[in-house]
Order: sequence, then C-alpha cells, then structure tokens
Amino acid sequence: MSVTVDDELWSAVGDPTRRRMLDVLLADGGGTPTSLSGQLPVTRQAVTKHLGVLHRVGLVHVTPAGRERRYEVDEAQLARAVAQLSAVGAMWDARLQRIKRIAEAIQREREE
Amino acid sequence: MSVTVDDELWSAVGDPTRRRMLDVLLADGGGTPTSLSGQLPVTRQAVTKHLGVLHRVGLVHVTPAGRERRYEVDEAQLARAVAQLSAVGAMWDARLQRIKRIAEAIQREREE
DNA sequence: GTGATGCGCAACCAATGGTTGCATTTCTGG
DNA sequence: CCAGAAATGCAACCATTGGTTGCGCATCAC
Repeated sequence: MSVTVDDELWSAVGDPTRRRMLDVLLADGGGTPTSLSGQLPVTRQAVTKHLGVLHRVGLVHVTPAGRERRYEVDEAQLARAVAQLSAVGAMWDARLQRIKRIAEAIQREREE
Repeated sequence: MSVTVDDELWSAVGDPTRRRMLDVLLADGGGTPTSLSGQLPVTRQAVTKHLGVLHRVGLVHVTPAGRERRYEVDEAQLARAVAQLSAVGAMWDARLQRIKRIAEAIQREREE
C-alpha cells in the first residue's frame, strides 16, 4: 500500500530554489531567467537549469518573445502537485491517528 | 511574503527513499536498518545514511538494543512536516485562486 | 569459543545544484 | 546602418549527496 506518488513531480517541487521560483512566478504572473535570478540568490544559469526541470515535468511553459523567454506556471499541473502533497500528508496523518488510537487502547487496557 | 518553510525539514521528506522509509516505519511501528533495507530497494548502508538525515531533523528517534538499533517515527515532528506541506500547498492554491479570479475578471471585462 | 548477525566507517561512483567564462542572438541609440 | 548593451545558451568545472562495495567490530546463539 505504498503511496506511489509521481516522484518526478514531487522532486521537482522538492528543491527549495525551485519552490521559491514557483512562488515568484506566481506572484509576478511569469518571468524570464534574468528577472528570476534578480529575485533569487542564484545565478541566471542556475535558474535556467531549474526552469528546464520544471518544464520537463510540465509545471511551467515558455513563450519566446524576441530575445527573451517568458516562463509561466502551468496551473493545472501545479494543482496536481498540490494534490500529491496533500495526499501524502493525509496518509501520514491517517497513520498517526491510527497509532494514537492503538496507544490509547493499550493505555485503557492497562488501566482496567 | 515568502513562505519561509523550514528547508531542512522539507528536504528531509523531499527524498523519495526517505518518504518510503517513513511509510514503512509508520506501517510497522519502527524498524532497524537491516529490516528497513529488506523492504526497500537500497542497501543497509544507504538506509543508515537516510536514518541519519531523518534523525538530525528529529523525524525519528533511535533506541539501541543489544546489537540492534531500533528507529521509530517522532509523531510530533512528522506532524510539523505535514503541516508545512499543507501550508505550501495552501499558499499555492490561494495564488492559483487569485490568478483565476483575475483571469475571470479580464474575461468579463472583454465581454461587455 | 566459534560462527552468524547487525552495525559503523571509509573509499569510491553518478547525478545534480551551483558557479564562471564565452559565443550568439536580438534590441536600441546615434 | 552600425556599435554596444542586454538576454540567452552552452560548456567546463566544483561540491554535495544518494548510492554502492568492502572491511572491521560488537553481540548474540549454539
């Protein structure tokens, strides 16, 4: 009964820099490698690599415009990612609940 | 207005192998490096390294027992991790909602 | 005691997140 | 129209990390 999440998608949002990139892209409604690197503590080249990762898993799409490449978040795919996050969280929550119930049962048993 | 999640904790659960280790530990109520490596596609030594990471961020605690080292999930800390996952998810959701509202507003504006 | 079991440590390898440097394309101002 | 600035891509390189194998040490079990 493994979670079997899409590891590709998860590990794309697993990187802190990429999460912040998604934050910035959402806040500004898109951006270019240069504009992003201006708001992040990494170089433009690093940003480009991350955009490549995000693009491969479909979390962003790109629109070349002259000498710029404008990137925007793919809403549907990000929604999928969010769903996976909460799915894993929910499963762990459920397991914790079950453990808690068992612990309480043992406690009760010991008290009688 | 960055999310400012604890990157340490997030990246601990960011690794797929570590997530599966947490799954197994929760399902079995704990385990040793050897028992874990038996249920995962990695060697005991790799498991040990991951347990080190999980231990450093407080997601598991260990109880030496003879020649074995029994690891168990720290429920409170895992609950914190789950909270962070849903916090980030909620923020992205909120931004997506906002974007959707703006898009709808533009659409409405164009239609009149 | 001797052998099997569980573990830690060290060396090593591949992937990846980061950098710098340089060549290329596209604007833009005289 | 041309020269320089701006935005990008590409390649080489480095450090960290997730993985392996090999080995030595402690502990249990007969």
